[in-house]
Formats: sequence, C-alpha cells, structure tokens
Amino acid sequence: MSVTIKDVAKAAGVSVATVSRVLNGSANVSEAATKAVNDTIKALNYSPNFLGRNLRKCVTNSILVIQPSSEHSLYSKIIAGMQEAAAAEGYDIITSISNGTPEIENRQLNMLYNRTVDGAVLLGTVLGSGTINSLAQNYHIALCCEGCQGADVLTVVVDDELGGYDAAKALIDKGHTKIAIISTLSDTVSSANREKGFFRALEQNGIDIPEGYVYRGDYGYEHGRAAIQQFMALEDRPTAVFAISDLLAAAAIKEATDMGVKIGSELAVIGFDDITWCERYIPTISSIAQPCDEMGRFVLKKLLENINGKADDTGYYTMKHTVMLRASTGD
Amino acid sequence: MSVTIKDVAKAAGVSVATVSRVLNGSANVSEAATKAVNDTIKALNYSPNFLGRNLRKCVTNSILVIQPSSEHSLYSKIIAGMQEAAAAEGYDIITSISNGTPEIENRQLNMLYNRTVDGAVLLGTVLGSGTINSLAQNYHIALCCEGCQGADVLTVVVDDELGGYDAAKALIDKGHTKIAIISTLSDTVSSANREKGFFRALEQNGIDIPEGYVYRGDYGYEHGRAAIQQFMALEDRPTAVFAISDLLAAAAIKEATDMGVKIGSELAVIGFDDITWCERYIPTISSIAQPCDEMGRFVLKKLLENINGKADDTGYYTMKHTVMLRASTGD
DNA sequence: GTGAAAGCGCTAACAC
DNA sequence: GTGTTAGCGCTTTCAC
Repeated sequence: MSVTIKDVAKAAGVSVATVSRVLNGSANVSEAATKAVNDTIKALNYSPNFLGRNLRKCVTNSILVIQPSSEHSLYSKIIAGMQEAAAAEGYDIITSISNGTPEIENRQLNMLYNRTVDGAVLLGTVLGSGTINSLAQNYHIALCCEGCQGADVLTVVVDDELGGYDAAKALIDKGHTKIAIISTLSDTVSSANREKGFFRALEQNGIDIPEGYVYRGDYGYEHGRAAIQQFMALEDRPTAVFAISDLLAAAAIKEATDMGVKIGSELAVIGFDDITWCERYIPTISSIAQPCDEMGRFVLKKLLENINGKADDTGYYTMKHTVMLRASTGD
Repeated sequence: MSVTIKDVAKAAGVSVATVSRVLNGSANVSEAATKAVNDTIKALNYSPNFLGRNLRKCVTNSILVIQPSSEHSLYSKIIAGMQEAAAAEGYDIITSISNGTPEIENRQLNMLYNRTVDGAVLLGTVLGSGTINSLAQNYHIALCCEGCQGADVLTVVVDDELGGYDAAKALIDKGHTKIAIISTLSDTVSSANREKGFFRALEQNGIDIPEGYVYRGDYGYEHGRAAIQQFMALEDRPTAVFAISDLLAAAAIKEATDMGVKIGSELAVIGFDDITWCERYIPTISSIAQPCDEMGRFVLKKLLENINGKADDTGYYTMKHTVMLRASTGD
C-alpha cells in the first residue's frame, strides 16, 4: 500500500538499517549514503509509519490532555502553554473532552492503557483520589487547574486560597463591608479554597457575613442569576459580590442589570479565572487571573521529566495569580 | 515491562490466537476458553497494546480534528457532534489547535502521514486548495465550517449566503433601511457568502448602502469597535448592523454602549454563528445559528463512510441555519 | 560505515 | 474449536 522503509532502502541501494540511521540522525553514516537516502525519501515521498516506530520504541511522543469542556478559555490558554513546552521536546499534545463526567474521562484514559499516549494531564478532573492514585502507579499523569484531595500526583494549580483572599481584599479596599459570595455545593478543592480565602479576608477585617450573603449552587450560568435574586430580595442588600468563577460573575451582572441595579456603583462584582470574555463584557469584569501559560508550560515540563526518568516528582505546586480590576468593581 | 497477550495466553493455558479471538469477539471460541481468558485478563489487569494491533491492522480508529482555536463555542459544539458519531462506530476523536496558522496546521497533518490517525476533519482551515487537494489524494480528509474554493473534498458548511440574507431580512423586517455591515478583508468563502447574501437581501428590497456603511477589517474584537466608530461618525448613521461573526457583533455592541448608543432601540445588531455568549451578553445578541451538532455528526458519518470504503464522497453539503432573535435587535 | 536479523505486540491465514 | 506461524514497519544489537 504505502511506501515503507524497505522501499526506500531498495531504491537508495542501502540497507533498512542505514535508512533508519539517517531518519534518526544517527552519527555513523557516510555523507554519500545520507544524501542517497534523503534524495530517495523525497523522491518517493516517504514518511515513516509511527505505528512501527512507536511499537518498537515503546513510546509515542504524545501526551493526552483531558478537559471537561473545550469552551473555557482558561483551559485553552493553559493548553497553549502545554503545547509550547511539548513542542520544545518533540512531543505532541492531543486533547479530548470529558464533559465533566467520570465515565467519559475514564474512557479517555484508555489511551493510557493501550499505550496510545505516554502520559496524561487532567484538567479539572472529576475523578476521585482512589482512581487517580492507582492510575499514577502504572502511568505518568499530572493534574492541573483542579487538585484532588488525597491524590499523590504531580499537581499544578493557582493559589486559590490567596486568590479568594485577594478578591475579597479588593472589594474591601474599595470600601465595601456588605460582601456576598456566589460559591458552589460541589466539593472541589479549588472552590473550597477560594471560599476559604474569601472568608479569611473578611474575618481579618472584622467584617461578618450574614447567612443570606452566601449562595451555593453549581457552576451553571443560571446559578449566578439565582444568587442575585437571593441577594436582592434581602432587606439589607450586599454592595459587593465575589463569584468563584467568571461565568457566575457574568450571570450575576446580567441578572442585576436586568433588575436595574447599576453594576460598579450600586453593586461591585469580581469573578475568578479571568476568561477572555471578562474584557468583552458590559461592563468589563474584574477578576483573579490565573497564570495560564506559565501553568501549562510548567506542568508539561515536569510531566516530561517524570516520563523521561529524569525525576519522579509528585509535588503540589501553586502558582501566583494577578488581580485584574475592571469596570464591574467601579472606578 | 507490561503484560502482553503472550502472558495472558500462557496464564490462561491457551494460545495467543485464542486470546486474540476473545479480545476481538470472534465467533469460534468455546465458552470455557472464553471464560478462562477473560478471567486471566482481569487477574493480570491486561489491556491490549494498540500499537501492536494498529500496526497489524493498518488502522488506528481515530480521527484528527484540527481547529484554529479552542475558544470558539461553535467549534466545541461541532466537535461534540463529531464525537457522538465517532463513538457510535468505535472511533476516537483527537483534536489539536492550529492558531489559524498554516505552518501549525501543516505540522499537525503529520499525524496523517505517519499513520497516527485514519483521517482528519479541518475546521476553518487556512490551507489553500492546492495543499488540500494533494492531501486528499492520499488521505481521507473533510472540511467543516469553512469551505475552500477549488478544493475537491468532502465539505460540510452552513448555508452562509442564505444566512447572510436572512440576517439582513430580519433587520429589514424590523423596518430598518439604514443597514451597515461589519465584514472582513480576508477572502474566506464563508464571509464572502455571508456578505453576498446580505447584499442580495438589500438589493431585493430596494435598499442601497452608502460606502460608509461597509466596514472590512479582520476577525479581531477591536475591529467590531472600530466599525462602530466609523458608522457613528457618519452624518447619516445606520440604525442597524449585521456583523459576520458574533465576536464582531459583541464588540460593536460594547463600543456603541460605551458611546451611549442604546442597543435595540437606537441601533439593532445581529451577528452570525450563535456562540454561547450570545445569550449571556448584555443585551443578549441576535444571531444566525449554525446547526452545529448536526454538522458534526454528518461530516463524521460521511468521512467514516469514505474511510471504510463504503463511499467516495467529495460532496459539498450546506446545512440549514436558524435565525435567533434576541434583545440586540429590539423587541 | 554498513548490513543481517531479531523482535516490539498483535492479528489472521492456514492447518488440524 | 484451537494452535502455529508469518508478518505489519520499524529500531537496534551484533558482526563485519
């Protein structure tokens, strides 16, 4: 069917071994042979079949990245960083989308079992520590964006606690004392930590938070709207809101705007992640920016070190965020 | 290193052929043998190495999808449809991001050359017809979202011309006669067709369009803003705008809002694609919705038919859009 | 500097 | 119903 290394060898008048050597840039090949091989490769339009190569070498030079959704610019930016670091070492990144369901995520991990990839990075995984730890025993994996309590694997996340703290601090610095939070019922480490930081800042500043100022739903857009309905129905309305994700912040802004509440002056809103739409929204949304590019590059570099046996790092790394103040928190 | 089919055969007391038969659900295996094999597979925690299988069978059961960006919900939705159709036939989808640059797109096509995938779908490709046609001679590929003039390959797109027509028609039906367009200088088939449909609707309704009502830049957000600046500086301002993408529509809305122009009443805006943020934006954005899921399923089904030799379809298919009217075009 | 040959893990004739 | 074996395309040891 297609042209193989044998065809090249025959046409070039050398052995397959020599062709292979040229292909892999091996030292001991005469200049004449190298030229002959390269010429016939071009002439026959040959490209090596990686299935053969990979089978032989027991590596694939590709890394699987599983993301819950492909619509989240946070993930996109992190993956861009990964691609950069991967390319630098001759690796390919291939991505797949789990929809945030453990079944699909598990199915996609098959690529690890069947040796189609050399390792995997799980973005915002929904798997439990048991699964992850047993996985890590046989394969090279890393977590990014979302840690997993009790998982003993390479993990790279933003400092969620400090981010939550700084979000609250930004609101406090603007003079707010009636500060609400839109969080989630899910027990992800990231949201728990963002919450924790938020409450720490409030406590540290002697601000207490009435029960009605806390809304917990899930990550869906409707919950941002529902939160605002709850807050605005209170006798003593909050003047500022921290949403643990930008999507929830956008939803909150939308709902408040629809209710005639003026964002910025009457109600300050700050989100988390700094997704692309923050600066496109009306008004632009203040947020806590994750160092996406850096996180992506870092986790991939570390993972490749593990894969190549240069390290065996199961460290938990937190990276520094940036506070982005925009119109949604007023001038 | 890892457990192979041989190990399973030995442990189960059968030949590798029998194990392979069980693995592939082949008929002629006794119940006893099947049980023995399945038990040892479980006991040894065996999973087949696909590199071996794929090399032998000369197939990988995976399809590459190249997208310009992973931040565009249009692509995400289409890929979701593809994944559905692929899974139904036992295929995996793997995606990669080209950043809309031919160099990266070309590099990613290596997976086709080196037999890592059985075929590829190019979303919004930036490659020329020459490249695509020669590619199609040796590999199974399809285009989706964005056609390519002169490319003789399976193509699935929305009916851009009719979409542009209907967008203009929606504005005309609202009583507008001063209608501007934000388009692009790039020569993509999709934007050309959207424009064409737009002008056809205007002409058909006896509306002519002053030079200043046409803005052409690129797909970037800033261009939506620049367009509004151009329009609002005119003596005779337009009362409605068609933007050939939702991003440009959002930018236009943002700029107009910043200028104090009331969207909906003073200026109607309609976009194209119906990305997720259309219904989250303030105001919500009217748009022309592509039938993403259907397009994804369809193109993949067709591609797999080509791959499996059931067809050799290089057809150009256009799918029907839906007009979504929201707040940005007024009540 | 080069070639012969073994073998990576698997499937599919083919023989029984 | 089951086993033996060739071979997919490649790399790499081992001779020379």
